[in-house]
Amino acid sequence: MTAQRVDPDAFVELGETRRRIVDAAVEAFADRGFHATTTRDIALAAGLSPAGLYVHYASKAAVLGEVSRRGHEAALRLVQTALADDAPGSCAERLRGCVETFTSWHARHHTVARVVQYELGALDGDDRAAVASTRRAIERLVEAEVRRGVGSGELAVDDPHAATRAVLSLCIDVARWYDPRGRESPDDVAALYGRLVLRMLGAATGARATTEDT
Amino acid sequence: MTAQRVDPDAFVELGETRRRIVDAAVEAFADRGFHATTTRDIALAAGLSPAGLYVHYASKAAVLGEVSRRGHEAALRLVQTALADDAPGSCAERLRGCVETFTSWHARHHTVARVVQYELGALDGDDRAAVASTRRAIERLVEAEVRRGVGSGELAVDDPHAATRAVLSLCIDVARWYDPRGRESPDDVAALYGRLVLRMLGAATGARATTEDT
DNA sequence: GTCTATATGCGGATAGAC
DNA sequence: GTCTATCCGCATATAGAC
Repeated sequence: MTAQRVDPDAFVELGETRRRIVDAAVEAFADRGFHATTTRDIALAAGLSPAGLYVHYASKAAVLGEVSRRGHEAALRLVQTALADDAPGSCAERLRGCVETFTSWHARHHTVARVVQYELGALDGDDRAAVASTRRAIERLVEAEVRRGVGSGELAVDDPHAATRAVLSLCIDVARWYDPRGRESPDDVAALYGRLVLRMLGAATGARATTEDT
Repeated sequence: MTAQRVDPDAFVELGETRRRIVDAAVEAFADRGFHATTTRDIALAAGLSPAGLYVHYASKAAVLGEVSRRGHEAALRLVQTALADDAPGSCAERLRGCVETFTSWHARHHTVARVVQYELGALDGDDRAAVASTRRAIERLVEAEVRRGVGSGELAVDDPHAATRAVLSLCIDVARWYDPRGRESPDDVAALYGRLVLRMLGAATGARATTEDT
Protein backbone atom coordinates (compact mmCIF):
# COMPACT_ATOMS: atom_id res chain seq x y z
CA MET A 1 0.00 0.00 0.00
CA THR A 2 1.71 3.10 1.31
CA ALA A 3 5.22 2.11 0.20
CA GLN A 4 8.57 1.92 1.95
CA ARG A 5 8.07 -1.45 3.47
CA VAL A 6 11.51 -2.52 2.32
CA ASP A 7 15.02 -1.18 2.76
CA PRO A 8 15.05 1.86 0.46
CA ASP A 9 18.83 1.77 0.04
CA ALA A 10 18.58 -1.63 -1.54
CA PHE A 11 15.81 -1.01 -4.06
CA VAL A 12 15.79 2.63 -5.08
CA GLU A 13 16.83 2.57 -8.70
CA LEU A 14 14.31 -0.06 -9.73
CA GLY A 15 11.58 2.14 -11.17
CA GLU A 16 8.04 2.51 -9.95
CA THR A 17 6.41 -0.75 -11.04
CA ARG A 18 9.29 -3.07 -10.23
CA ARG A 19 9.56 -1.34 -6.92
CA ARG A 20 5.94 -2.15 -6.17
CA ILE A 21 6.42 -5.76 -7.29
CA VAL A 22 9.49 -6.22 -5.11
CA ASP A 23 7.75 -4.58 -2.21
CA ALA A 24 4.78 -6.91 -2.49
CA ALA A 25 7.01 -9.93 -2.96
CA VAL A 26 9.11 -9.16 0.11
CA GLU A 27 6.02 -8.83 2.22
CA ALA A 28 4.57 -12.11 0.96
CA PHE A 29 7.78 -14.13 0.97
CA ALA A 30 8.60 -12.97 4.51
CA ASP A 31 5.11 -13.73 5.74
CA ARG A 32 4.37 -17.08 4.14
CA GLY A 33 7.56 -18.17 2.40
CA PHE A 34 8.49 -18.32 -1.27
CA HIS A 35 6.71 -21.56 -2.10
CA ALA A 36 3.49 -20.62 -0.33
CA THR A 37 3.33 -17.33 -2.19
CA THR A 38 1.61 -17.28 -5.57
CA THR A 39 2.41 -15.00 -8.46
CA ARG A 40 -1.16 -13.79 -8.15
CA ASP A 41 -0.51 -12.70 -4.57
CA ILE A 42 2.41 -10.62 -5.71
CA ALA A 43 0.81 -9.19 -8.84
CA LEU A 44 -2.43 -8.21 -7.15
CA ALA A 45 -0.68 -6.64 -4.16
CA ALA A 46 1.42 -4.66 -6.63
CA GLY A 47 -1.72 -3.44 -8.39
CA LEU A 48 -1.27 -5.56 -11.49
CA SER A 49 -3.16 -8.33 -13.19
CA PRO A 50 -1.73 -11.85 -12.74
CA ALA A 51 -0.02 -11.57 -16.11
CA GLY A 52 1.36 -8.09 -15.53
CA LEU A 53 4.21 -9.43 -13.45
CA TYR A 54 5.83 -11.20 -16.38
CA VAL A 55 6.49 -7.96 -18.24
CA HIS A 56 8.96 -7.10 -15.51
CA TYR A 57 10.27 -10.45 -14.33
CA ALA A 58 10.66 -13.72 -16.17
CA SER A 59 9.48 -15.86 -13.27
CA LYS A 60 8.66 -15.92 -9.59
CA ALA A 61 12.20 -17.12 -8.93
CA ALA A 62 13.55 -14.06 -10.76
CA VAL A 63 11.67 -11.80 -8.35
CA LEU A 64 13.20 -13.70 -5.44
CA GLY A 65 16.60 -13.33 -7.07
CA GLU A 66 16.21 -9.57 -7.26
CA VAL A 67 15.28 -9.36 -3.59
CA SER A 68 17.98 -11.72 -2.41
CA ARG A 69 20.84 -10.26 -4.47
CA ARG A 70 20.09 -6.67 -3.53
CA GLY A 71 19.36 -7.55 0.07
CA HIS A 72 22.67 -9.35 0.42
CA GLU A 73 24.50 -6.49 -1.25
CA ALA A 74 22.94 -4.02 1.16
CA ALA A 75 24.04 -6.15 4.11
CA LEU A 76 27.57 -6.40 2.74
CA ARG A 77 27.77 -2.61 2.34
CA LEU A 78 26.93 -2.16 6.01
CA VAL A 79 29.76 -4.45 7.05
CA GLN A 80 32.21 -2.90 4.58
CA THR A 81 31.49 0.56 5.93
CA ALA A 82 31.75 -0.45 9.57
CA LEU A 83 35.05 -2.28 9.06
CA ALA A 84 36.62 -0.12 6.32
CA ASP A 85 40.36 0.49 6.59
CA ASP A 86 39.76 4.14 7.41
CA ALA A 87 36.99 3.49 9.91
CA PRO A 88 38.02 4.82 13.32
CA GLY A 89 38.42 3.00 16.60
CA SER A 90 39.95 -0.12 18.05
CA CYS A 91 39.08 -3.57 16.72
CA ALA A 92 36.58 -4.04 19.50
CA GLU A 93 34.94 -0.69 18.82
CA ARG A 94 34.77 -1.36 15.10
CA LEU A 95 33.28 -4.78 15.70
CA ARG A 96 30.76 -3.36 18.09
CA GLY A 97 29.71 -0.85 15.45
CA CYS A 98 29.50 -3.57 12.84
CA VAL A 99 27.35 -5.79 15.04
CA GLU A 100 25.12 -2.85 15.87
CA THR A 101 24.41 -1.87 12.28
CA PHE A 102 24.10 -5.48 11.13
CA THR A 103 21.71 -6.31 13.96
CA SER A 104 19.73 -3.13 13.51
CA TRP A 105 19.30 -3.87 9.80
CA HIS A 106 18.03 -7.38 10.51
CA ALA A 107 15.44 -5.94 12.91
CA ARG A 108 14.40 -2.86 10.96
CA HIS A 109 14.26 -4.68 7.65
CA HIS A 110 13.27 -8.03 9.08
CA THR A 111 11.01 -8.79 6.13
CA VAL A 112 13.82 -8.40 3.60
CA ALA A 113 16.19 -10.11 6.00
CA ARG A 114 13.92 -13.13 6.32
CA VAL A 115 13.86 -13.55 2.58
CA VAL A 116 17.62 -13.06 2.44
CA GLN A 117 18.34 -15.57 5.19
CA TYR A 118 15.65 -18.22 4.80
CA GLU A 119 14.92 -18.53 1.08
CA LEU A 120 18.39 -19.41 -0.18
CA GLY A 121 17.20 -22.84 -1.24
CA ALA A 122 14.68 -21.43 -3.69
CA LEU A 123 17.23 -19.38 -5.64
CA ASP A 124 18.20 -20.65 -9.02
CA GLY A 125 21.71 -21.12 -10.35
CA ASP A 126 23.14 -17.68 -11.07
CA ASP A 127 21.42 -15.96 -8.19
CA ARG A 128 22.51 -18.64 -5.77
CA ALA A 129 26.13 -18.29 -6.84
CA ALA A 130 26.09 -14.49 -6.61
CA VAL A 131 24.52 -14.59 -3.19
CA ALA A 132 26.91 -17.25 -1.90
CA SER A 133 29.82 -15.06 -2.92
CA THR A 134 28.38 -12.04 -1.10
CA ARG A 135 27.82 -14.12 2.03
CA ARG A 136 31.44 -15.32 1.99
CA ALA A 137 32.60 -11.72 1.63
CA ILE A 138 30.68 -10.74 4.76
CA GLU A 139 32.11 -13.62 6.76
CA ARG A 140 35.65 -12.92 5.58
CA LEU A 141 35.50 -9.26 6.56
CA VAL A 142 34.23 -9.97 10.05
CA GLU A 143 36.58 -12.88 10.67
CA ALA A 144 39.56 -10.80 9.57
CA GLU A 145 38.65 -8.12 12.08
CA VAL A 146 38.26 -10.70 14.83
CA ARG A 147 41.69 -12.11 14.01
CA ARG A 148 43.21 -8.63 14.16
CA GLY A 149 41.66 -8.15 17.57
CA VAL A 150 43.03 -11.43 18.80
CA GLY A 151 46.44 -10.61 17.40
CA SER A 152 46.57 -7.27 19.19
CA GLY A 153 45.35 -8.79 22.45
CA GLU A 154 42.12 -6.80 22.45
CA LEU A 155 40.04 -9.95 22.06
CA ALA A 156 40.45 -13.45 23.44
CA VAL A 157 38.98 -16.34 21.50
CA ASP A 158 40.39 -19.80 20.78
CA ASP A 159 38.80 -20.29 17.38
CA PRO A 160 38.21 -17.06 15.46
CA HIS A 161 36.37 -18.82 12.65
CA ALA A 162 33.86 -20.47 14.94
CA ALA A 163 33.50 -17.36 17.06
CA THR A 164 32.81 -15.24 13.99
CA ARG A 165 30.19 -17.68 12.86
CA ALA A 166 28.52 -17.50 16.26
CA VAL A 167 28.49 -13.69 16.17
CA LEU A 168 26.93 -13.53 12.72
CA SER A 169 24.51 -16.30 13.64
CA LEU A 170 23.28 -14.31 16.63
CA CYS A 171 22.70 -11.21 14.51
CA ILE A 172 21.07 -13.08 11.63
CA ASP A 173 18.60 -14.88 13.87
CA VAL A 174 17.15 -11.51 14.82
CA ALA A 175 15.30 -11.65 11.51
CA ARG A 176 13.48 -14.76 12.72
CA TRP A 177 12.15 -13.50 16.02
CA TYR A 178 12.06 -9.72 15.79
CA ASP A 179 8.55 -8.31 15.98
CA PRO A 180 8.15 -4.56 15.43
CA ARG A 181 5.07 -4.63 17.66
CA GLY A 182 7.23 -5.57 20.65
CA ARG A 183 8.67 -3.12 23.11
CA GLU A 184 12.19 -2.97 21.73
CA SER A 185 13.28 -0.80 18.86
CA PRO A 186 15.87 -2.06 16.38
CA ASP A 187 18.37 0.24 18.05
CA ASP A 188 17.65 -1.27 21.46
CA VAL A 189 18.40 -4.75 20.20
CA ALA A 190 21.47 -3.47 18.37
CA ALA A 191 22.89 -1.83 21.48
CA LEU A 192 22.34 -4.97 23.55
CA TYR A 193 23.92 -7.19 20.91
CA GLY A 194 26.93 -4.90 20.63
CA ARG A 195 27.57 -5.44 24.34
CA LEU A 196 26.86 -9.18 24.30
CA VAL A 197 29.18 -9.77 21.37
CA LEU A 198 32.09 -7.93 22.97
CA ARG A 199 31.67 -10.16 25.99
CA MET A 200 31.52 -13.26 23.82
CA LEU A 201 34.75 -12.26 22.17
CA GLY A 202 36.46 -11.64 25.49
CA ALA A 203 37.01 -7.92 24.87
CA ALA A 204 39.45 -6.59 27.47
CA THR A 205 37.92 -3.16 27.95
CA GLY A 206 35.70 -3.05 31.03
CA ALA A 207 33.90 -6.15 29.88
CA ARG A 208 32.65 -7.02 33.34
CA ALA A 209 32.43 -3.99 35.56
CA THR A 210 29.34 -4.13 37.76
CA THR A 211 26.76 -5.32 35.28
CA GLU A 212 27.11 -4.56 31.58
CA ASP A 213 29.28 -1.84 30.12
CA THR A 214 27.82 0.91 27.96
CA MET B 1 16.50 -45.75 3.70
CA THR B 2 18.39 -47.22 6.57
CA ALA B 3 16.43 -45.50 9.38
CA GLN B 4 17.38 -43.40 12.34
CA ARG B 5 17.57 -40.13 10.50
CA VAL B 6 15.51 -38.46 13.20
CA ASP B 7 15.76 -38.14 16.95
CA PRO B 8 14.77 -41.61 18.18
CA ASP B 9 13.68 -40.30 21.58
CA ALA B 10 11.04 -38.21 19.94
CA PHE B 11 9.47 -40.74 17.61
CA VAL B 12 9.88 -44.24 19.05
CA GLU B 13 6.38 -45.28 19.92
CA LEU B 14 4.91 -44.44 16.54
CA GLY B 15 4.89 -47.86 14.93
CA GLU B 16 6.79 -48.93 11.87
CA THR B 17 4.88 -47.25 9.04
CA ARG B 18 4.24 -43.95 10.74
CA ARG B 19 7.85 -43.93 11.73
CA ARG B 20 8.88 -44.27 8.10
CA ILE B 21 6.45 -41.53 7.07
CA VAL B 22 7.71 -39.14 9.71
CA ASP B 23 11.28 -39.96 8.84
CA ALA B 24 10.69 -39.21 5.16
CA ALA B 25 8.75 -36.06 5.96
CA VAL B 26 11.44 -34.69 8.25
CA GLU B 27 14.06 -35.23 5.59
CA ALA B 28 11.97 -33.54 2.91
CA PHE B 29 10.67 -30.66 5.04
CA ALA B 30 14.16 -29.89 6.30
CA ASP B 31 15.65 -30.03 2.83
CA ARG B 32 13.10 -28.15 0.76
CA GLY B 33 10.53 -26.78 3.18
CA PHE B 34 6.95 -27.82 3.92
CA HIS B 35 5.34 -26.11 0.95
CA ALA B 36 7.89 -27.35 -1.56
CA THR B 37 7.42 -30.93 -0.40
CA THR B 38 4.66 -32.97 -2.01
CA THR B 39 2.69 -35.72 -0.36
CA ARG B 40 4.03 -37.94 -3.14
CA ASP B 41 7.60 -37.14 -2.07
CA ILE B 42 6.82 -38.28 1.43
CA ALA B 43 4.77 -41.34 0.53
CA LEU B 44 7.26 -42.67 -2.01
CA ALA B 45 10.25 -42.11 0.26
CA ALA B 46 8.35 -44.02 2.96
CA GLY B 47 7.77 -46.90 0.56
CA LEU B 48 4.07 -46.24 0.08
CA SER B 49 1.84 -45.31 -2.82
CA PRO B 50 0.68 -41.67 -2.93
CA ALA B 51 -2.60 -42.64 -1.29
CA GLY B 52 -1.01 -44.80 1.40
CA LEU B 53 -0.11 -41.78 3.46
CA TYR B 54 -3.74 -40.91 4.18
CA VAL B 55 -4.36 -44.13 6.07
CA HIS B 56 -1.99 -42.85 8.72
CA TYR B 57 -2.38 -39.09 8.57
CA ALA B 58 -5.34 -36.95 7.56
CA SER B 59 -3.29 -34.42 5.66
CA LYS B 60 0.19 -33.15 4.92
CA ALA B 61 -0.25 -30.59 7.68
CA ALA B 62 -1.04 -33.40 10.13
CA VAL B 63 2.32 -34.99 9.37
CA LEU B 64 4.01 -31.67 10.05
CA GLY B 65 2.05 -31.38 13.28
CA GLU B 66 3.32 -34.76 14.44
CA VAL B 67 6.91 -33.77 13.75
CA SER B 68 6.64 -30.33 15.28
CA ARG B 69 4.78 -31.36 18.43
CA ARG B 70 7.09 -34.24 19.22
CA GLY B 71 10.17 -32.28 18.27
CA HIS B 72 9.23 -29.43 20.56
CA GLU B 73 8.45 -31.84 23.38
CA ALA B 74 11.84 -33.49 23.00
CA ALA B 75 13.55 -30.10 23.19
CA LEU B 76 11.58 -29.17 26.27
CA ARG B 77 12.56 -32.42 28.01
CA LEU B 78 16.22 -31.60 27.49
CA VAL B 79 15.82 -28.23 29.15
CA GLN B 80 13.70 -29.63 31.98
CA THR B 81 16.33 -32.25 32.74
CA ALA B 82 19.23 -29.81 32.64
CA LEU B 83 17.50 -27.28 34.89
CA ALA B 84 15.52 -29.63 37.16
CA ASP B 85 15.32 -28.67 40.82
CA ASP B 86 17.51 -31.59 41.76
CA ALA B 87 20.07 -31.05 39.01
CA PRO B 88 23.46 -30.37 40.56
CA GLY B 89 25.72 -27.35 40.24
CA SER B 90 25.60 -23.59 40.38
CA CYS B 91 23.27 -21.59 38.16
CA ALA B 92 26.10 -20.96 35.74
CA GLU B 93 27.00 -24.64 35.60
CA ARG B 94 23.39 -25.67 35.11
CA LEU B 95 22.94 -23.11 32.36
CA ARG B 96 26.11 -24.25 30.67
CA GLY B 97 24.82 -27.81 30.70
CA CYS B 98 21.46 -26.68 29.37
CA VAL B 99 23.04 -24.72 26.53
CA GLU B 100 25.29 -27.64 25.71
CA THR B 101 22.50 -30.20 25.40
CA PHE B 102 20.18 -27.76 23.64
CA THR B 103 22.89 -26.80 21.15
CA SER B 104 23.99 -30.36 20.64
CA TRP B 105 20.42 -31.42 19.90
CA HIS B 106 20.01 -28.67 17.30
CA ALA B 107 23.19 -29.83 15.58
CA ARG B 108 22.74 -33.59 15.85
CA HIS B 109 19.07 -33.47 14.92
CA HIS B 110 19.34 -30.46 12.68
CA THR B 111 16.76 -31.84 10.25
CA VAL B 112 14.09 -32.18 12.93
CA ALA B 113 15.23 -28.91 14.44
CA ARG B 114 14.81 -27.08 11.14
CA VAL B 115 11.25 -28.28 10.86
CA VAL B 116 10.62 -27.36 14.47
CA GLN B 117 12.08 -23.88 14.15
CA TYR B 118 11.24 -22.82 10.62
CA GLU B 119 7.87 -24.31 9.76
CA LEU B 120 5.77 -22.85 12.54
CA GLY B 121 3.77 -20.83 10.04
CA ALA B 122 2.50 -23.93 8.27
CA LEU B 123 1.01 -25.52 11.39
CA ASP B 124 -2.72 -25.47 11.72
CA GLY B 125 -4.73 -24.35 14.72
CA ASP B 126 -4.38 -27.00 17.41
CA ASP B 127 -0.81 -27.89 16.59
CA ARG B 128 0.19 -24.26 16.53
CA ALA B 129 -1.29 -23.67 19.97
CA ALA B 130 0.33 -26.76 21.48
CA VAL B 131 3.69 -25.85 20.06
CA ALA B 132 3.46 -22.23 21.19
CA SER B 133 2.81 -23.44 24.71
CA THR B 134 5.85 -25.73 24.65
CA ARG B 135 8.02 -22.90 23.35
CA ARG B 136 6.90 -20.61 26.14
CA ALA B 137 7.69 -23.33 28.68
CA ILE B 138 11.25 -23.56 27.38
CA GLU B 139 11.75 -19.81 27.55
CA ARG B 140 10.31 -19.59 31.04
CA LEU B 141 12.58 -22.30 32.42
CA VAL B 142 15.72 -20.74 31.02
CA GLU B 143 14.78 -17.21 31.98
CA ALA B 144 14.02 -18.28 35.56
CA GLU B 145 17.45 -19.85 35.84
CA VAL B 146 19.09 -16.70 34.47
CA ARG B 147 17.20 -14.61 37.01
CA ARG B 148 18.34 -16.89 39.82
CA GLY B 149 21.92 -16.47 38.67
CA VAL B 150 21.59 -12.72 38.59
CA GLY B 151 20.00 -12.72 42.04
CA SER B 152 22.84 -14.73 43.53
CA GLY B 153 25.47 -12.59 41.85
CA GLU B 154 26.77 -15.42 39.71
CA LEU B 155 25.62 -13.71 36.52
CA ALA B 156 25.51 -10.08 35.48
CA VAL B 157 22.97 -8.97 32.92
CA ASP B 158 20.79 -5.87 32.78
CA ASP B 159 17.79 -7.44 31.09
CA PRO B 160 17.32 -11.15 31.85
CA HIS B 161 14.44 -11.51 29.41
CA ALA B 162 16.39 -10.10 26.47
CA ALA B 163 19.53 -11.98 27.45
CA THR B 164 17.63 -15.27 27.64
CA ARG B 165 16.16 -14.65 24.23
CA ALA B 166 19.64 -14.02 22.84
CA VAL B 167 20.96 -17.23 24.37
CA LEU B 168 18.16 -19.35 22.95
CA SER B 169 18.42 -17.55 19.63
CA LEU B 170 22.09 -18.44 19.37
CA CYS B 171 21.39 -22.11 20.07
CA ILE B 172 18.38 -22.33 17.76
CA ASP B 173 20.21 -20.82 14.81
CA VAL B 174 22.59 -23.77 14.89
CA ALA B 175 19.85 -25.69 13.08
CA ARG B 176 20.12 -23.27 10.16
CA TRP B 177 23.84 -23.44 9.52
CA TYR B 178 25.04 -26.75 10.98
CA ASP B 179 26.37 -29.15 8.37
CA PRO B 180 27.32 -32.65 9.53
CA ARG B 181 29.87 -32.81 6.71
CA GLY B 182 31.86 -30.02 8.35
CA ARG B 183 34.76 -30.52 10.72
CA GLU B 184 32.91 -29.91 13.96
CA SER B 185 30.88 -32.51 15.80
CA PRO B 186 27.70 -31.51 17.61
CA ASP B 187 29.63 -31.81 20.86
CA ASP B 188 32.31 -29.43 19.62
CA VAL B 189 29.74 -26.77 18.87
CA ALA B 190 27.99 -27.45 22.16
CA ALA B 191 31.18 -27.02 24.18
CA LEU B 192 32.02 -23.77 22.43
CA TYR B 193 28.51 -22.41 22.92
CA GLY B 194 28.55 -23.31 26.60
CA ARG B 195 31.62 -21.11 27.01
CA LEU B 196 30.35 -18.27 24.85
CA VAL B 197 27.03 -18.12 26.68
CA LEU B 198 28.64 -17.95 30.11
CA ARG B 199 30.66 -15.01 28.86
CA MET B 200 27.56 -13.35 27.42
CA LEU B 201 25.84 -13.67 30.75
CA GLY B 202 28.79 -12.22 32.64
CA ALA B 203 29.50 -15.37 34.63
CA ALA B 204 31.93 -14.53 37.42
CA THR B 205 33.95 -17.77 37.40
CA GLY B 206 37.20 -17.34 35.48
CA ALA B 207 35.34 -15.88 32.56
CA ARG B 208 38.36 -14.15 31.14
CA ALA B 209 41.58 -15.84 32.15
CA THR B 210 44.07 -15.96 29.31
CA THR B 211 41.82 -17.00 26.46
CA GLU B 212 38.69 -19.03 27.06
CA ASP B 213 37.98 -21.07 30.14
CA THR B 214 37.24 -24.76 29.94
C1' DG C 1 2.98 -2.00 -20.59
C1' DT C 2 -1.33 -3.52 -19.35
C1' DC C 3 -5.20 -6.23 -19.86
C1' DT C 4 -8.45 -10.78 -20.50
C1' DA C 5 -8.43 -15.36 -21.51
C1' DT C 6 -6.42 -19.64 -21.37
C1' DA C 7 -3.15 -23.58 -21.86
C1' DT C 8 -1.01 -26.94 -19.14
C1' DG C 9 0.73 -29.48 -15.49
C1' DC C 10 0.90 -30.59 -10.83
C1' DG C 11 -0.58 -31.41 -6.07
C1' DG C 12 -3.79 -32.67 -2.22
C1' DA C 13 -7.03 -35.68 -1.34
C1' DT C 14 -10.73 -39.38 -2.29
C1' DA C 15 -13.08 -43.76 -4.26
C1' DG C 16 -13.26 -48.27 -4.27
C1' DA C 17 -11.08 -52.87 -5.26
C1' DC C 18 -8.27 -56.35 -2.95
C1' DG D 1 -3.71 -51.38 5.30
C1' DT D 2 -2.28 -51.13 0.67
C1' DC D 3 -3.03 -50.51 -3.93
C1' DT D 4 -4.62 -48.14 -8.77
C1' DA D 5 -7.21 -44.74 -10.74
C1' DT D 6 -8.94 -40.36 -10.64
C1' DC D 7 -11.18 -35.96 -9.36
C1' DC D 8 -10.64 -31.22 -8.99
C1' DG D 9 -8.71 -26.99 -8.01
C1' DC D 10 -4.94 -24.04 -8.35
C1' DA D 11 -0.55 -22.03 -9.87
C1' DT D 12 2.83 -20.77 -13.38
C1' DA D 13 3.26 -18.98 -17.46
C1' DT D 14 1.79 -17.69 -22.35
C1' DA D 15 -1.18 -15.72 -26.24
C1' DG D 16 -2.84 -12.02 -28.25
C1' DA D 17 -5.81 -7.73 -28.16
C1' DC D 18 -5.57 -2.82 -26.88
